[in-house]
Amino acid sequence: MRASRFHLATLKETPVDAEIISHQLMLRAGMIRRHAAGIYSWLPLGLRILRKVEQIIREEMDRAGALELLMPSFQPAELWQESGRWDQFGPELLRLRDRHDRDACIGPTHEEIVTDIFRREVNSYRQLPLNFYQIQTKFRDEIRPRFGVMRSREFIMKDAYSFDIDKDGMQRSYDIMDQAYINIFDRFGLDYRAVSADSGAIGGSTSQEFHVLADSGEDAIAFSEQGDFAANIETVEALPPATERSAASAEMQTVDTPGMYTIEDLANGLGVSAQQCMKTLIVEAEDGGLVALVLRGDHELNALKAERLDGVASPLRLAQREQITTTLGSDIGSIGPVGLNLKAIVDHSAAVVGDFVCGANQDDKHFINANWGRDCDEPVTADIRNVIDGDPGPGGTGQLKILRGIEVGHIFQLGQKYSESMKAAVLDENGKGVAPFMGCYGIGVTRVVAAAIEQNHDEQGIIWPATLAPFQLAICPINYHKSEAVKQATDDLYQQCLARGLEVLLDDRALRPGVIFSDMELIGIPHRIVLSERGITAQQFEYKGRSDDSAQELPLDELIAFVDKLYPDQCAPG
RNA sequence: CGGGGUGUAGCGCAGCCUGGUAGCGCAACUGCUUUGGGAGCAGUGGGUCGGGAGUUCGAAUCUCUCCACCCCGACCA
Repeated sequence: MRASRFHLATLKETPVDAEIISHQLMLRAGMIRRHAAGIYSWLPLGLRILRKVEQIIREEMDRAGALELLMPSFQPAELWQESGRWDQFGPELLRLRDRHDRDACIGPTHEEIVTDIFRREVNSYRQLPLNFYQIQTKFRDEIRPRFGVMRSREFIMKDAYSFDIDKDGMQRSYDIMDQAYINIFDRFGLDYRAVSADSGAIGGSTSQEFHVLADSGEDAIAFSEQGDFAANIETVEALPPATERSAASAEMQTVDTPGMYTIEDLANGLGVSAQQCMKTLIVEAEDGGLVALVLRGDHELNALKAERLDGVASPLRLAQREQITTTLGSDIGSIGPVGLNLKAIVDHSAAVVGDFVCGANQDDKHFINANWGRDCDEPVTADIRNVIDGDPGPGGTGQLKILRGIEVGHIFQLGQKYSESMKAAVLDENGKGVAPFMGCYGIGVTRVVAAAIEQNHDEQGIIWPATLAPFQLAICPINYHKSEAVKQATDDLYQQCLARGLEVLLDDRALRPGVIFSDMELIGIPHRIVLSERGITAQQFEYKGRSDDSAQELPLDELIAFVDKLYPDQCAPG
């Protein structure tokens, strides 16, 4: 590709509303453009990368025996009513009506459609196992789309659905997909982890997420430093502390704490540690009332654990501020378990703190030296917090380490949830109708692109892993339009690259070298060759890998051999 | 949906408080010079100042009202 004929749309300045680095670089490199909240076009450069991701996925899915098909975005409501999800799904499901007033939605996922296909097409256990997949546009009307393509409303997903006659078969299909995912993520060249996870709204039991590790990731993953345990933090049990509660050493006192509303304010204001403070969160109860959840100040609430507790509304909802002030008589920021007129559930580790600081249920006042059992009832305890760095691993052995990740893949065992509700049965060997066991397997294709950048960039721009790069090699002539020698050498190299099937970008724009270099670095092409009058005279060319510290000068007559070595598989002689 | 904020040229911004009909840098276009790390000079084009209403002789500026977008608020690929 000649740069002069390509739409290189790089931006020198960073658009202000791009928050994270991948979003900024995607805009600056001219990969994507935004039309509305969470709605993006992929420009030619971005699309090349997207296609690389898709192609790797496609090859590995095919290799794993899955069959590609294509399902519609527009989906009739009837199918969703059959599965029961028309009512279950929240406003994330974009619903609409056609001109005949028929209800429909834009598909956020395709269990209903694929199950409908299956029940029409497949009748016998002999046709199983079966795995259908597609790479297709999804729409989820997110409350708050952000981070560009990382969390957009319209996005591309690879979704696969397996069908088996029994549980063992489902497990086998799941294991095959697990391996296929490992192959896929290996080929992306990204640092990732497979972790066990909660299965969320899709339903089902066993489930595993694939996370690309990046500090900016929205998810926290807990690893065991010994052994191979890895799980999304939301699923990891926080073991009750082995230590006894520390004894009370002083009488409880009320102190004035004007303007101190957060644990941080309180800890700084009173000169105590966050561990010594109680964080009291008020959430909605199942019966419409309120429940208090009490945590140690340095811990965070785990919503999944909390919403499973008896009496707590599921999904978890924090109480409205108004309801708190009218029910409790004090504002958020001054609530505490002592003298609280509500059912309270206390985290195990909060229950062993003695002489703690907590809200006095009176605006701008807190208690110090409060103690469980003395100043209030013995606590009802439960595990309601997220684990933190250094917590004991599962079974109490080893320590947990927390890393941040971007969820780019998720595999589930669905069981018979959809096959039963939608009456998709096949005949087994006894001629009896059986609802097949399903699995579903997703990869956020567009998100993979953003995650790859999030993990691989520097001050100059993107550093693509070789398998995802939009071009494999950049040829940067200096004075292409002025020097006949440079033009000759460049065109010759370009033709040789094309003959080898290399994806090469020849920057033949009449620009100054600095501009060319900056652009090539910004868009992240892995290899760069510079040809100049000076070099040709000295019978040399210059090479620099995208993440190399400096360039090297090499003999010009070895140029083609050198290029062949960059991508040996593609350029093998013969 | 709640809280906070922002809308002025493709991008980044100033002007607004103290009304007088729009400016800077980058980008784009033309010409000349320049050519190994985002060049210089000269010139050109581009904005109903988010929309609407109001106040006023006069509104980017003041008021009201819509709209869009961004950030924070536990949600997924």
